[in-house]
Amino acid sequence: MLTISQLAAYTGVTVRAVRHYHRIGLLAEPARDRSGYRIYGADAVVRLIRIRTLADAGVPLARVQGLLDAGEEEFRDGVREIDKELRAEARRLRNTRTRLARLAAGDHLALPQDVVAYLDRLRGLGVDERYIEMERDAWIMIAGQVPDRIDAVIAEKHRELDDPAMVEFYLLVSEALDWSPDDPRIARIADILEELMMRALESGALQDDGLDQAFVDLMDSTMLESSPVAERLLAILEERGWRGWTRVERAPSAKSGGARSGNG
Amino acid sequence: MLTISQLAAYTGVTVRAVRHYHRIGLLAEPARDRSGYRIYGADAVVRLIRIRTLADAGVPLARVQGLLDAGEEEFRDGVREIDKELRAEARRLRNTRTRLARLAAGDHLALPQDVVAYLDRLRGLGVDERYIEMERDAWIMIAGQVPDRIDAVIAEKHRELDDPAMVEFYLLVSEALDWSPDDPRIARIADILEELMMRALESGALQDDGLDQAFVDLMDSTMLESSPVAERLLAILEERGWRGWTRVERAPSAKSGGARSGNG
DNA sequence: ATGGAGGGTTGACCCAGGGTCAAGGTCAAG
DNA sequence: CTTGACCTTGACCCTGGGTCAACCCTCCAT
Repeated sequence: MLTISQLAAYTGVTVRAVRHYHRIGLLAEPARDRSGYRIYGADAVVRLIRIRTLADAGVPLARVQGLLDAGEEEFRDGVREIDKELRAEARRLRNTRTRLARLAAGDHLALPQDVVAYLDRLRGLGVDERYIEMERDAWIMIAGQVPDRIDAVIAEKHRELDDPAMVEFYLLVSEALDWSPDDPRIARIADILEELMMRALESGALQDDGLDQAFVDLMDSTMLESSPVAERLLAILEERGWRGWTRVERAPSAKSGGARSGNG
Repeated sequence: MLTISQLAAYTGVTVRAVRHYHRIGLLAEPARDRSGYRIYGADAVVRLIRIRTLADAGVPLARVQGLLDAGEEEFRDGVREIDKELRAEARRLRNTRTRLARLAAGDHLALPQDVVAYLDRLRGLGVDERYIEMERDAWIMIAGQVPDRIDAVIAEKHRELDDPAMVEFYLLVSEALDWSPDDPRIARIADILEELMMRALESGALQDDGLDQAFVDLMDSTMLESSPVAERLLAILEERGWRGWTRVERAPSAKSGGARSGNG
Protein backbone atom coordinates (compact mmCIF):
# COMPACT_ATOMS: atom_id res chain seq x y z
CA MET A 1 0.00 0.00 0.00
CA LEU A 2 1.07 3.54 -0.76
CA THR A 3 1.24 6.88 0.95
CA ILE A 4 0.23 9.95 -0.97
CA SER A 5 3.78 10.88 -1.88
CA GLN A 6 4.51 7.39 -3.14
CA LEU A 7 1.36 7.45 -5.22
CA ALA A 8 2.37 10.83 -6.59
CA ALA A 9 5.85 9.58 -7.42
CA TYR A 10 4.50 6.53 -9.24
CA THR A 11 2.21 8.51 -11.43
CA GLY A 12 4.43 11.51 -11.96
CA VAL A 13 2.17 14.09 -10.40
CA THR A 14 2.62 16.26 -7.32
CA VAL A 15 1.14 15.46 -3.93
CA ARG A 16 -0.76 18.72 -4.18
CA ALA A 17 -2.33 17.62 -7.45
CA VAL A 18 -3.55 14.35 -5.93
CA ARG A 19 -5.23 16.21 -3.12
CA HIS A 20 -6.68 18.63 -5.66
CA TYR A 21 -8.25 15.69 -7.49
CA HIS A 22 -9.74 14.46 -4.23
CA ARG A 23 -11.23 17.84 -3.55
CA ILE A 24 -12.92 18.10 -6.94
CA GLY A 25 -14.12 14.52 -6.69
CA LEU A 26 -12.09 13.25 -9.61
CA LEU A 27 -10.25 10.68 -7.53
CA ALA A 28 -12.11 8.94 -4.69
CA GLU A 29 -10.78 9.52 -1.18
CA PRO A 30 -9.05 6.30 -0.11
CA ALA A 31 -9.16 4.73 3.34
CA ARG A 32 -7.03 6.26 6.09
CA ASP A 33 -4.71 4.53 8.49
CA ARG A 34 -5.15 5.04 12.23
CA SER A 35 -3.16 8.26 12.11
CA GLY A 36 -5.26 9.75 9.36
CA TYR A 37 -2.82 9.19 6.48
CA ARG A 38 -4.37 8.28 3.16
CA ILE A 39 -3.47 4.78 2.04
CA TYR A 40 -3.71 3.98 -1.65
CA GLY A 41 -3.90 0.76 -3.61
CA ALA A 42 -3.25 -0.05 -7.23
CA ASP A 43 -6.72 1.11 -8.21
CA ALA A 44 -5.79 4.67 -7.35
CA VAL A 45 -2.62 4.35 -9.44
CA VAL A 46 -4.61 3.16 -12.43
CA ARG A 47 -7.20 5.89 -12.06
CA LEU A 48 -4.51 8.52 -11.69
CA ILE A 49 -2.64 7.36 -14.79
CA ARG A 50 -5.86 7.58 -16.75
CA ILE A 51 -6.52 11.04 -15.41
CA ARG A 52 -3.06 12.24 -16.36
CA THR A 53 -3.23 10.73 -19.82
CA LEU A 54 -6.30 12.76 -20.57
CA ALA A 55 -5.25 15.86 -18.66
CA ASP A 56 -1.94 15.97 -20.52
CA ALA A 57 -3.95 16.07 -23.72
CA GLY A 58 -5.35 19.36 -22.47
CA VAL A 59 -8.71 17.98 -21.39
CA PRO A 60 -10.14 20.05 -18.52
CA LEU A 61 -10.42 18.02 -15.33
CA ALA A 62 -14.19 18.41 -15.25
CA ARG A 63 -14.39 16.74 -18.65
CA VAL A 64 -11.90 14.05 -17.64
CA GLN A 65 -14.33 13.01 -14.97
CA GLY A 66 -17.16 12.71 -17.45
CA LEU A 67 -15.07 10.72 -19.89
CA LEU A 68 -13.70 8.27 -17.35
CA ASP A 69 -17.12 7.55 -15.96
CA ALA A 70 -18.68 7.19 -19.41
CA GLY A 71 -19.25 4.10 -21.49
CA GLU A 72 -17.12 2.86 -24.36
CA GLU A 73 -18.77 4.71 -27.26
CA GLU A 74 -19.16 7.95 -25.37
CA PHE A 75 -15.52 7.74 -24.41
CA ARG A 76 -14.42 7.06 -27.98
CA ASP A 77 -16.48 9.99 -29.25
CA GLY A 78 -14.96 12.23 -26.61
CA VAL A 79 -11.45 11.25 -27.57
CA ARG A 80 -12.19 11.91 -31.23
CA GLU A 81 -13.40 15.38 -30.36
CA ILE A 82 -10.38 16.06 -28.21
CA ASP A 83 -8.12 15.04 -31.04
CA LYS A 84 -9.93 17.45 -33.32
CA GLU A 85 -9.27 20.21 -30.81
CA LEU A 86 -5.61 19.25 -30.68
CA ARG A 87 -5.40 19.50 -34.45
CA ALA A 88 -6.97 22.96 -34.30
CA GLU A 89 -4.47 23.91 -31.61
CA ALA A 90 -1.63 22.77 -33.83
CA ARG A 91 -2.96 24.93 -36.67
CA ARG A 92 -3.21 27.92 -34.37
CA LEU A 93 0.34 27.30 -33.26
CA ARG A 94 1.69 27.28 -36.81
CA ASN A 95 -0.19 30.49 -37.46
CA THR A 96 1.30 32.14 -34.41
CA ARG A 97 4.78 31.10 -35.42
CA THR A 98 4.31 32.79 -38.78
CA ARG A 99 3.14 36.00 -37.14
CA LEU A 100 6.03 35.87 -34.73
CA ALA A 101 8.54 35.50 -37.54
CA ARG A 102 7.09 38.53 -39.30
CA LEU A 103 7.22 40.40 -36.04
CA ALA A 104 10.90 39.68 -35.50
CA ALA A 105 11.68 40.88 -39.02
CA GLY A 106 9.58 44.04 -38.65
CA ASP A 107 10.48 47.46 -37.32
CA HIS A 108 10.54 46.46 -33.68
CA LEU A 109 6.95 45.21 -33.75
CA ALA A 110 4.05 44.08 -35.81
CA LEU A 111 4.78 45.68 -39.14
CA PRO A 112 4.89 43.99 -42.55
CA GLN A 113 8.22 44.05 -44.34
CA ASP A 114 6.95 46.49 -46.99
CA VAL A 115 6.19 49.10 -44.38
CA VAL A 116 9.59 48.66 -42.81
CA ALA A 117 11.15 49.19 -46.23
CA TYR A 118 9.14 52.37 -46.64
CA LEU A 119 10.31 53.70 -43.28
CA ASP A 120 13.88 52.84 -44.21
CA ARG A 121 13.47 54.79 -47.42
CA LEU A 122 12.36 57.86 -45.45
CA ARG A 123 15.32 57.37 -43.17
CA GLY A 124 17.59 57.24 -46.21
CA LEU A 125 16.18 60.55 -47.42
CA GLY A 126 17.29 62.19 -44.20
CA VAL A 127 13.92 62.47 -42.49
CA ASP A 128 14.15 63.08 -38.75
CA GLU A 129 13.98 59.96 -36.59
CA ARG A 130 11.22 61.48 -34.46
CA TYR A 131 9.05 61.91 -37.50
CA ILE A 132 9.78 58.34 -38.60
CA GLU A 133 8.61 57.12 -35.22
CA MET A 134 5.37 58.98 -35.65
CA GLU A 135 4.97 57.43 -39.09
CA ARG A 136 5.76 54.00 -37.71
CA ASP A 137 3.13 54.30 -35.00
CA ALA A 138 0.60 55.46 -37.56
CA TRP A 139 1.39 52.41 -39.70
CA ILE A 140 1.02 50.10 -36.75
CA MET A 141 -2.45 51.51 -36.28
CA ILE A 142 -3.28 51.19 -39.96
CA ALA A 143 -2.01 47.61 -39.95
CA GLY A 144 -4.32 46.95 -37.03
CA GLN A 145 -7.28 48.59 -38.75
CA VAL A 146 -7.06 47.35 -42.34
CA PRO A 147 -4.46 44.54 -42.40
CA ASP A 148 -5.71 43.25 -45.75
CA ARG A 149 -5.33 46.54 -47.60
CA ILE A 150 -2.02 47.66 -46.20
CA ASP A 151 -0.05 46.26 -49.15
CA ALA A 152 -1.95 48.41 -51.62
CA VAL A 153 -1.69 51.49 -49.42
CA ILE A 154 2.05 51.15 -48.91
CA ALA A 155 2.59 50.58 -52.64
CA GLU A 156 0.81 53.85 -53.33
CA LYS A 157 3.01 55.60 -50.78
CA HIS A 158 6.11 54.25 -52.48
CA ARG A 159 4.88 55.70 -55.80
CA GLU A 160 4.23 59.05 -54.16
CA LEU A 161 7.81 59.20 -52.95
CA ASP A 162 8.97 59.11 -56.59
CA ASP A 163 7.65 62.67 -56.85
CA PRO A 164 10.41 65.14 -55.85
CA ALA A 165 7.80 67.52 -54.47
CA MET A 166 6.70 64.83 -52.05
CA VAL A 167 10.28 64.27 -50.95
CA GLU A 168 10.74 67.96 -50.34
CA PHE A 169 7.50 68.02 -48.40
CA TYR A 170 8.65 65.19 -46.09
CA LEU A 171 12.00 66.82 -45.49
CA LEU A 172 10.40 70.13 -44.64
CA VAL A 173 7.87 68.57 -42.29
CA SER A 174 10.64 66.66 -40.61
CA GLU A 175 12.78 69.77 -40.16
CA ALA A 176 9.78 71.73 -38.98
CA LEU A 177 9.65 69.70 -35.76
CA ASP A 178 12.08 72.17 -34.20
CA TRP A 179 10.70 75.37 -35.72
CA SER A 180 8.78 78.00 -33.85
CA PRO A 181 5.06 78.09 -34.67
CA ASP A 182 5.63 81.60 -36.04
CA ASP A 183 8.21 80.48 -38.58
CA PRO A 184 7.32 81.85 -42.03
CA ARG A 185 8.60 78.66 -43.70
CA ILE A 186 5.47 76.87 -42.51
CA ALA A 187 3.57 78.63 -45.26
CA ARG A 188 6.00 77.06 -47.74
CA ILE A 189 4.99 73.62 -46.49
CA ALA A 190 1.37 74.51 -46.97
CA ASP A 191 2.14 75.61 -50.55
CA ILE A 192 3.73 72.29 -51.41
CA LEU A 193 0.97 70.34 -49.77
CA GLU A 194 -1.68 72.23 -51.68
CA GLU A 195 0.08 71.54 -54.96
CA LEU A 196 0.42 67.86 -54.13
CA MET A 197 -3.23 67.64 -53.25
CA MET A 198 -4.36 69.38 -56.40
CA ARG A 199 -2.30 66.94 -58.41
CA ALA A 200 -3.72 63.96 -56.55
CA LEU A 201 -7.18 65.35 -57.13
CA GLU A 202 -6.57 65.50 -60.89
CA SER A 203 -5.13 62.00 -61.10
CA GLY A 204 -8.14 60.67 -59.19
CA ALA A 205 -5.98 58.65 -56.77
CA LEU A 206 -6.96 57.78 -53.21
CA GLN A 207 -10.69 57.82 -53.73
CA ASP A 208 -11.29 55.36 -50.93
CA ASP A 209 -8.78 54.61 -48.22
CA GLY A 210 -11.00 52.17 -46.37
CA LEU A 211 -10.51 53.90 -43.01
CA ASP A 212 -13.45 54.91 -40.92
CA GLN A 213 -13.94 58.51 -39.87
CA ALA A 214 -13.34 57.93 -36.15
CA PHE A 215 -9.99 56.41 -36.95
CA VAL A 216 -9.06 59.31 -39.20
CA ASP A 217 -10.06 61.75 -36.47
CA LEU A 218 -7.84 59.95 -34.01
CA MET A 219 -4.84 60.12 -36.31
CA ASP A 220 -5.51 63.80 -36.94
CA SER A 221 -5.75 64.66 -33.27
CA THR A 222 -2.49 62.82 -32.65
CA MET A 223 -0.85 64.84 -35.40
CA LEU A 224 -2.34 68.06 -34.01
CA GLU A 225 -0.94 67.42 -30.56
CA SER A 226 2.48 66.36 -31.77
CA SER A 227 3.80 69.93 -31.98
CA PRO A 228 2.77 73.61 -32.14
CA VAL A 229 4.11 73.68 -35.70
CA ALA A 230 1.66 71.00 -36.74
CA GLU A 231 -1.13 72.99 -35.17
CA ARG A 232 -0.09 76.10 -37.06
CA LEU A 233 0.22 74.22 -40.34
CA LEU A 234 -3.27 72.83 -40.04
CA ALA A 235 -4.59 76.27 -39.19
CA ILE A 236 -3.04 77.72 -42.36
CA LEU A 237 -4.52 74.94 -44.47
CA GLU A 238 -7.91 75.49 -42.92
CA GLU A 239 -7.76 79.17 -43.83
CA ARG A 240 -7.12 78.12 -47.41
CA GLY A 241 -10.15 75.85 -47.47
CA TRP A 242 -8.67 72.43 -46.64
CA ARG A 243 -9.56 70.21 -43.78
CA GLY A 244 -7.87 67.27 -42.08
CA TRP A 245 -4.47 65.71 -42.44
CA THR A 246 -4.68 61.94 -42.56
CA ARG A 247 -7.42 62.32 -45.15
CA VAL A 248 -7.34 65.83 -46.54
CA GLU A 249 -10.56 67.21 -47.97
CA ARG A 250 -11.77 70.39 -49.52
CA ALA A 251 -13.82 72.16 -46.83
CA PRO A 252 -17.54 72.33 -47.70
CA SER A 253 -17.46 76.06 -48.32
CA ALA A 254 -14.71 75.80 -50.94
CA LYS A 255 -15.30 75.76 -54.68
CA SER A 256 -14.45 72.15 -55.63
CA GLY A 257 -15.90 69.80 -53.04
CA GLY A 258 -14.86 66.31 -52.01
CA ALA A 259 -11.24 66.33 -53.19
CA ARG A 260 -9.25 63.95 -51.09
CA SER A 261 -5.64 63.15 -50.66
CA GLY A 262 -3.73 61.83 -47.71
CA ASN A 263 -0.66 62.03 -45.53
CA GLY A 264 -1.01 58.79 -43.63
CA MET B 1 -9.42 60.97 -28.35
CA LEU B 2 -10.90 57.69 -27.30
CA THR B 3 -12.89 56.28 -24.43
CA ILE B 4 -11.93 52.89 -23.06
CA SER B 5 -14.57 51.05 -25.07
CA GLN B 6 -13.49 52.75 -28.29
CA LEU B 7 -9.89 51.84 -27.58
CA ALA B 8 -10.95 48.29 -26.91
CA ALA B 9 -12.93 48.12 -30.14
CA TYR B 10 -10.01 49.45 -32.19
CA THR B 11 -7.57 46.92 -30.87
CA GLY B 12 -9.90 43.97 -30.66
CA VAL B 13 -9.69 43.39 -26.92
CA THR B 14 -12.31 43.71 -24.22
CA VAL B 15 -12.70 46.69 -21.96
CA ARG B 16 -11.99 44.40 -19.04
CA ALA B 17 -8.68 43.37 -20.58
CA VAL B 18 -7.59 46.98 -21.00
CA ARG B 19 -8.28 47.67 -17.34
CA HIS B 20 -6.45 44.50 -16.46
CA TYR B 21 -3.39 45.75 -18.32
CA HIS B 22 -3.58 49.00 -16.39
CA ARG B 23 -3.71 47.13 -13.13
CA ILE B 24 -0.62 45.05 -13.87
CA GLY B 25 1.21 48.10 -15.18
CA LEU B 26 1.49 46.84 -18.75
CA LEU B 27 -0.37 49.81 -20.17
CA ALA B 28 0.11 53.20 -18.54
CA GLU B 29 -2.97 54.81 -17.03
CA PRO B 30 -3.98 57.65 -19.36
CA ALA B 31 -5.23 61.06 -18.34
CA ARG B 32 -8.82 61.37 -17.11
CA ASP B 33 -11.42 63.87 -18.17
CA ARG B 34 -13.15 65.96 -15.55
CA SER B 35 -15.63 63.21 -14.82
CA GLY B 36 -12.96 60.60 -14.25
CA TYR B 37 -13.25 58.81 -17.59
CA ARG B 38 -10.02 57.54 -19.09
CA ILE B 39 -9.12 59.28 -22.35
CA TYR B 40 -6.74 57.55 -24.74
CA GLY B 41 -4.64 58.72 -27.65
CA ALA B 42 -3.03 56.89 -30.53
CA ASP B 43 -0.05 55.96 -28.36
CA ALA B 44 -2.28 53.68 -26.29
CA VAL B 45 -3.63 52.07 -29.46
CA VAL B 46 -0.11 51.33 -30.68
CA ARG B 47 0.99 49.97 -27.35
CA LEU B 48 -2.10 47.80 -27.11
CA ILE B 49 -1.64 46.36 -30.60
CA ARG B 50 1.93 45.46 -29.70
CA ILE B 51 0.77 43.83 -26.49
CA ARG B 52 -1.81 41.74 -28.31
CA THR B 53 0.62 40.69 -31.02
CA LEU B 54 2.92 39.22 -28.42
CA ALA B 55 0.21 37.92 -26.13
CA ASP B 56 -1.45 36.08 -29.01
CA ALA B 57 1.87 34.33 -29.55
CA GLY B 58 1.41 32.89 -26.09
CA VAL B 59 3.85 35.20 -24.35
CA PRO B 60 2.85 35.73 -20.71
CA LEU B 61 1.91 39.32 -20.04
CA ALA B 62 4.70 39.73 -17.51
CA ARG B 63 7.19 38.88 -20.23
CA VAL B 64 5.43 41.08 -22.77
CA GLN B 65 6.20 44.01 -20.53
CA GLY B 66 9.88 43.13 -20.41
CA LEU B 67 10.08 42.69 -24.16
CA LEU B 68 8.30 45.91 -25.07
CA ASP B 69 10.47 47.96 -22.76
CA ALA B 70 13.67 46.31 -23.98
CA GLY B 71 16.08 47.37 -26.69
CA GLU B 72 16.29 45.99 -30.21
CA GLU B 73 18.70 43.10 -29.62
CA GLU B 74 17.11 42.04 -26.38
CA PHE B 75 13.76 42.06 -28.11
CA ARG B 76 15.07 39.98 -31.00
CA ASP B 77 16.62 37.47 -28.60
CA GLY B 78 13.35 37.25 -26.72
CA VAL B 79 11.40 36.55 -29.87
CA ARG B 80 13.86 33.85 -30.86
CA GLU B 81 13.43 32.20 -27.49
CA ILE B 82 9.65 32.41 -27.71
CA ASP B 83 9.79 30.76 -31.09
CA LYS B 84 11.87 27.98 -29.60
CA GLU B 85 9.22 27.48 -26.96
CA LEU B 86 6.53 27.39 -29.60
CA ARG B 87 8.46 24.67 -31.44
CA ALA B 88 8.72 22.70 -28.20
CA GLU B 89 5.01 23.17 -27.66
CA ALA B 90 4.34 21.82 -31.14
CA ARG B 91 6.46 18.75 -30.38
CA ARG B 92 4.62 18.19 -27.13
CA LEU B 93 1.35 18.49 -28.99
CA ARG B 94 2.33 15.84 -31.55
CA ASN B 95 3.38 13.60 -28.69
CA THR B 96 0.07 14.03 -26.94
CA ARG B 97 -1.80 13.26 -30.12
CA THR B 98 0.08 9.99 -30.45
CA ARG B 99 -0.71 9.05 -26.87
CA LEU B 100 -4.31 9.97 -27.39
CA ALA B 101 -4.56 7.84 -30.52
CA ARG B 102 -3.11 4.87 -28.66
CA LEU B 103 -5.55 5.56 -25.87
CA ALA B 104 -8.55 5.52 -28.17
CA ALA B 105 -7.40 2.26 -29.75
CA GLY B 106 -6.61 0.69 -26.38
CA ASP B 107 -8.74 -1.27 -23.96
CA HIS B 108 -10.72 1.74 -22.77
CA LEU B 109 -7.58 3.64 -21.76
CA ALA B 110 -3.87 4.08 -22.16
CA LEU B 111 -2.78 0.63 -23.26
CA PRO B 112 -0.61 -0.24 -26.25
CA GLN B 113 -2.26 -2.35 -28.93
CA ASP B 114 -0.11 -5.39 -28.09
CA VAL B 115 -1.46 -5.49 -24.57
CA VAL B 116 -5.01 -5.18 -25.78
CA ALA B 117 -4.37 -8.11 -28.10
CA TYR B 118 -3.05 -10.11 -25.18
CA LEU B 119 -6.13 -9.35 -23.09
CA ASP B 120 -8.32 -10.34 -26.03
CA ARG B 121 -6.45 -13.60 -26.25
CA LEU B 122 -7.20 -14.32 -22.59
CA ARG B 123 -10.81 -13.42 -23.23
CA GLY B 124 -10.85 -15.85 -26.13
CA LEU B 125 -9.55 -18.62 -23.88
CA GLY B 126 -12.57 -18.17 -21.64
CA VAL B 127 -10.90 -16.35 -18.79
CA ASP B 128 -13.33 -14.58 -16.48
CA GLU B 129 -13.91 -10.91 -17.29
CA ARG B 130 -13.20 -9.92 -13.70
CA TYR B 131 -9.78 -11.46 -13.91
CA ILE B 132 -9.15 -9.76 -17.23
CA GLU B 133 -9.96 -6.43 -15.63
CA MET B 134 -7.42 -7.11 -12.92
CA GLU B 135 -4.86 -7.99 -15.58
CA ARG B 136 -5.72 -4.84 -17.51
CA ASP B 137 -5.23 -2.64 -14.48
CA ALA B 138 -1.93 -4.31 -13.78
CA TRP B 139 -0.82 -3.63 -17.35
CA ILE B 140 -1.84 -0.01 -17.08
CA MET B 141 0.44 0.25 -14.09
CA ILE B 142 3.27 -1.53 -15.86
CA ALA B 143 2.82 0.74 -18.87
CA GLY B 144 3.11 3.69 -16.53
CA GLN B 145 6.19 2.30 -14.82
CA VAL B 146 8.30 0.94 -17.69
CA PRO B 147 6.70 2.20 -20.92
CA ASP B 148 9.83 1.47 -22.95
CA ARG B 149 10.06 -2.17 -21.96
CA ILE B 150 6.43 -3.12 -22.21
CA ASP B 151 6.78 -4.45 -25.76
CA ALA B 152 9.37 -7.01 -24.67
CA VAL B 153 7.38 -7.99 -21.60
CA ILE B 154 4.15 -8.52 -23.50
CA ALA B 155 5.95 -10.54 -26.18
CA GLU B 156 7.24 -12.86 -23.46
CA LYS B 157 3.72 -13.19 -22.10
CA HIS B 158 2.43 -14.15 -25.51
CA ARG B 159 5.10 -16.89 -25.71
CA GLU B 160 4.11 -18.15 -22.27
CA LEU B 161 0.54 -18.56 -23.40
CA ASP B 162 1.74 -21.07 -26.01
CA ASP B 163 2.34 -23.44 -23.10
CA PRO B 164 -0.84 -25.46 -22.39
CA ALA B 165 0.05 -25.61 -18.72
CA MET B 166 -0.01 -21.83 -18.59
CA VAL B 167 -3.42 -21.77 -20.27
CA GLU B 168 -4.75 -24.25 -17.73
CA PHE B 169 -3.31 -22.15 -14.96
CA TYR B 170 -5.06 -19.02 -16.18
CA LEU B 171 -8.38 -20.80 -16.55
CA LEU B 172 -8.14 -22.24 -13.05
CA VAL B 173 -7.19 -18.94 -11.50
CA SER B 174 -10.08 -17.32 -13.32
CA GLU B 175 -12.55 -19.93 -12.13
CA ALA B 176 -11.15 -19.77 -8.63
CA LEU B 177 -12.57 -16.27 -8.17
CA ASP B 178 -15.80 -17.86 -6.97
CA TRP B 179 -14.36 -20.70 -4.94
CA SER B 180 -14.35 -20.93 -1.20
CA PRO B 181 -10.91 -20.42 0.34
CA ASP B 182 -11.16 -24.00 1.64
CA ASP B 183 -11.58 -25.47 -1.81
CA PRO B 184 -9.12 -28.34 -2.31
CA ARG B 185 -8.65 -27.41 -5.96
CA ILE B 186 -6.54 -24.46 -4.87
CA ALA B 187 -3.72 -26.90 -4.22
CA ARG B 188 -3.98 -27.97 -7.86
CA ILE B 189 -3.32 -24.39 -8.92
CA ALA B 190 -0.29 -24.29 -6.69
CA ASP B 191 0.97 -27.50 -8.31
CA ILE B 192 0.74 -26.07 -11.80
CA LEU B 193 2.32 -22.82 -10.72
CA GLU B 194 5.22 -24.64 -9.13
CA GLU B 195 5.81 -26.63 -12.28
CA LEU B 196 5.69 -23.51 -14.44
CA MET B 197 8.12 -21.76 -12.18
CA MET B 198 10.55 -24.64 -12.17
CA ARG B 199 10.46 -24.66 -15.94
CA ALA B 200 11.00 -20.91 -16.14
CA LEU B 201 13.90 -21.27 -13.74
CA GLU B 202 15.54 -23.87 -16.00
CA SER B 203 15.07 -21.83 -19.18
CA GLY B 204 16.57 -18.84 -17.42
CA ALA B 205 13.83 -16.50 -18.59
CA LEU B 206 12.72 -13.39 -16.72
CA GLN B 207 15.97 -12.69 -14.97
CA ASP B 208 15.31 -8.98 -14.81
CA ASP B 209 11.86 -7.52 -15.17
CA GLY B 210 12.99 -3.93 -14.62
CA LEU B 211 10.36 -3.30 -11.94
CA ASP B 212 11.36 -1.91 -8.59
CA GLN B 213 10.55 -3.74 -5.39
CA ALA B 214 8.02 -1.24 -4.08
CA PHE B 215 6.06 -1.59 -7.28
CA VAL B 216 6.15 -5.39 -7.05
CA ASP B 217 4.95 -5.19 -3.44
CA LEU B 218 2.06 -2.99 -4.48
CA MET B 219 0.97 -5.42 -7.17
CA ASP B 220 1.25 -8.29 -4.72
CA SER B 221 -0.84 -6.60 -2.08
CA THR B 222 -3.49 -5.82 -4.68
CA MET B 223 -3.56 -9.48 -5.67
CA LEU B 224 -3.70 -10.52 -2.03
CA GLU B 225 -6.70 -8.34 -1.33
CA SER B 226 -8.57 -9.32 -4.46
CA SER B 227 -10.11 -12.44 -2.91
CA PRO B 228 -9.78 -14.93 -0.04
CA VAL B 229 -8.84 -17.55 -2.61
CA ALA B 230 -5.83 -15.55 -3.65
CA GLU B 231 -4.83 -15.22 -0.03
CA ARG B 232 -5.08 -18.97 0.46
CA LEU B 233 -3.13 -19.71 -2.71
CA LEU B 234 -0.29 -17.49 -1.63
CA ALA B 235 -0.29 -19.12 1.79
CA ILE B 236 0.05 -22.57 0.22
CA LEU B 237 2.90 -21.41 -1.96
CA GLU B 238 4.63 -19.87 1.01
CA GLU B 239 4.41 -23.18 2.85
CA ARG B 240 6.15 -24.79 -0.10
CA GLY B 241 8.97 -22.29 -0.03
CA TRP B 242 7.90 -19.71 -2.61
CA ARG B 243 7.35 -16.05 -2.05
CA GLY B 244 5.49 -13.35 -3.93
CA TRP B 245 3.27 -13.39 -6.97
CA THR B 246 4.14 -10.64 -9.39
CA ARG B 247 7.74 -11.69 -9.12
CA VAL B 248 7.89 -15.15 -7.57
CA GLU B 249 11.05 -16.13 -5.76
CA ARG B 250 12.37 -19.08 -3.84
CA ALA B 251 12.15 -18.15 -0.17
CA PRO B 252 15.63 -17.70 1.42
CA SER B 253 15.30 -20.88 3.48
CA ALA B 254 14.58 -23.09 0.47
CA LYS B 255 17.16 -25.22 -1.34
CA SER B 256 17.61 -23.34 -4.63
CA GLY B 257 17.74 -19.59 -4.00
CA GLY B 258 16.95 -16.68 -6.23
CA ALA B 259 14.74 -18.42 -8.77
CA ARG B 260 12.37 -15.95 -10.27
CA SER B 261 9.35 -16.18 -12.46
CA GLY B 262 6.35 -13.95 -12.78
CA ASN B 263 2.61 -13.63 -13.11
CA GLY B 264 2.40 -9.99 -14.15
C1' DA C 1 -35.97 69.60 -14.95
C1' DT C 2 -36.35 65.13 -15.19
C1' DG C 3 -36.19 60.37 -16.37
C1' DG C 4 -34.09 56.65 -18.74
C1' DA C 5 -30.58 54.60 -21.61
C1' DG C 6 -26.14 53.68 -22.11
C1' DG C 7 -21.77 54.86 -21.30
C1' DG C 8 -18.09 55.01 -17.44
C1' DT C 9 -15.87 53.90 -12.49
C1' DT C 10 -14.29 50.73 -8.73
C1' DG C 11 -14.47 46.46 -6.17
C1' DA C 12 -15.22 41.69 -5.28
C1' DC C 13 -15.64 37.08 -6.42
C1' DC C 14 -14.96 33.16 -9.92
C1' DC C 15 -12.46 29.64 -13.21
C1' DA C 16 -8.32 25.89 -13.94
C1' DG C 17 -4.53 23.66 -11.97
C1' DG C 18 -2.31 23.77 -8.90
C1' DG C 19 2.39 26.32 -5.97
C1' DT C 20 3.69 27.75 -1.70
C1' DC C 21 3.53 28.58 3.09
C1' DA C 22 1.91 27.77 7.80
C1' DA C 23 0.72 25.24 11.87
C1' DG C 24 0.50 21.14 13.75
C1' DG C 25 0.28 15.61 14.14
C1' DT C 26 3.01 11.17 13.18
C1' DC C 27 6.70 8.06 12.32
C1' DA C 28 11.21 5.84 12.26
C1' DA C 29 15.99 6.20 13.34
C1' DG C 30 19.77 7.46 16.27
C1' DC D 1 14.17 12.15 23.58
C1' DT D 2 15.19 14.49 19.72
C1' DT D 3 15.53 15.16 14.93
C1' DG D 4 14.09 15.17 10.38
C1' DA D 5 11.04 13.56 7.13
C1' DC D 6 6.58 12.78 6.25
C1' DC D 7 1.55 13.53 6.77
C1' DT D 8 -2.78 16.53 7.65
C1' DT D 9 -5.82 20.74 6.70
C1' DG D 10 -6.35 25.48 5.51
C1' DA D 11 -5.34 29.76 3.42
C1' DC D 12 -3.47 32.73 0.16
C1' DC D 13 -1.11 33.38 -4.58
C1' DC D 14 -0.56 33.03 -9.68
C1' DT D 15 -2.49 34.07 -15.01
C1' DG D 16 -5.80 36.26 -17.95
C1' DG D 17 -9.27 37.85 -17.54
C1' DG D 18 -15.29 36.98 -17.08
C1' DT D 19 -19.07 38.32 -14.56
C1' DC D 20 -21.78 40.85 -11.30
C1' DA D 21 -22.89 44.74 -8.35
C1' DA D 22 -23.36 49.41 -7.06
C1' DC D 23 -22.83 53.68 -8.26
C1' DC D 24 -21.51 57.98 -11.22
C1' DC D 25 -21.68 60.68 -15.63
C1' DT D 26 -23.54 62.21 -20.03
C1' DC D 27 -26.80 62.75 -23.40
C1' DC D 28 -31.29 62.73 -25.39
C1' DA D 29 -36.20 63.17 -25.29
C1' DT D 30 -39.90 64.84 -22.97
